[in-house]
Amino acid sequence: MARTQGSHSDITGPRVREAALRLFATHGYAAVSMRQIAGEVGVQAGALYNYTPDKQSLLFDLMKGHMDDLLAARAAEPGPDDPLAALEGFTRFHIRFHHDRPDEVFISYMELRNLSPENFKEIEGLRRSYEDQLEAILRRGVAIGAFDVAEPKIAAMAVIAMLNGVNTWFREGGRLSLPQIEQLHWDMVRKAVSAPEPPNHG
Amino acid sequence: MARTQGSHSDITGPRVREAALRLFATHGYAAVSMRQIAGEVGVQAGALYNYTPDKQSLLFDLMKGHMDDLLAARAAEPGPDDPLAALEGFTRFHIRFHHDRPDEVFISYMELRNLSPENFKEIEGLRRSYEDQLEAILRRGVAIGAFDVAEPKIAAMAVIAMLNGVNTWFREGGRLSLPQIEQLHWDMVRKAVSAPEPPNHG
DNA sequence: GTCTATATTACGATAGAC
DNA sequence: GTCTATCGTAATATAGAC
Repeated sequence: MARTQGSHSDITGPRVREAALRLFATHGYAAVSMRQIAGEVGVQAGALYNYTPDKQSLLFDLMKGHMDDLLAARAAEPGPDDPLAALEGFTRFHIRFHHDRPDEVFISYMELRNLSPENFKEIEGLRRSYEDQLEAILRRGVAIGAFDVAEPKIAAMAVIAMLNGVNTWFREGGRLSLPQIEQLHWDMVRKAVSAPEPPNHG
Repeated sequence: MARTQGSHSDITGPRVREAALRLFATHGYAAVSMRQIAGEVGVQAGALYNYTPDKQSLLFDLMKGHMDDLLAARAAEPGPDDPLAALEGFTRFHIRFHHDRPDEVFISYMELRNLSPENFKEIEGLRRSYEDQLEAILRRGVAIGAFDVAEPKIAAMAVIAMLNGVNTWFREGGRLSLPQIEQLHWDMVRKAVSAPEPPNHG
């Protein structure tokens, strides 16, 4: 039953992270004060330091958690041998995963410059390893002649940039549903990297 | 010859804007103080208020100037009747124009949330009118059967997102030159929106 | 684990001398 | 047009009571 008065570490900790996530995403890391975060949680500012050594760690932990989630979810996806099927899987996974966590996605690319140099290096490494997975798919497709891509690294960054765009404007309840957006983007990605069909000799 | 001592309005004003631009782009609007800007210019903080009523106006003026430059430069470009040529022109213009002013581009999409509501509305309107130009090109191409695009508005946002990606990673002196990047992106854009070639009947 | 209180520093903006 | 000085406020972080 009831715990010792004022002992809430098991629920306050997550609430601090949630409040920081939402406030950082809305106003930006630099514009949010520890007092604001504390106010959202319902404690005084000093109490936050039971859960984080400082504001910087709060930001880093959110971004690190997001990147870890991304790579773990990606690793749990099926990885078809066929490069075209693999590219479709990557495209649809990327759109869905990022759509499901707009705040985490937003701070993870908007607040990179507010990370300390060491923290930046770590996040950047994780982001890079995600990009490399797409590049590898493209290289496999080029190798078997399914894709026509002169520079797989450039194409990987271009595809990810295009897919990231969805998060900046898509809102539930609009004219098009997320599955429709997903299909439209897969059509564009597929065409952008595919080799032309061999001409019909009819 | 020499002007009155301390009278530098004709050079200090632009220097304030330049310092603010670079500092906002590097550290973010919220993380930059008026004292920092003044330090870069070589004056005391109070002197800045001879050139801007407040910090917010400094940000807005930079973004407004950038959007005006963008639309003016775009208006000065040739506008071919052929949709494919028009799309190529837009693609190459976009990459070059944005490459030439990385700081302006960076703050113009990173600092949108730090604009006051009225200022945001104005900048958003200008950005929208730029996007509309690409959408119009796509619609014309669809009308004559040159493009296969189910949703021109979605495609326009996707293309711009892809092209904007270049600014986040391209640095002079790397393995590929900007003209090469431009060509690679034009190849992808063209393929992503183009109707398939009619089959050869040989 | 949370509180109150505070140390220390910095912020945006203004006033008035020169 | 720029300076020094300052007003009023708020920042991060810590100390010590409970």
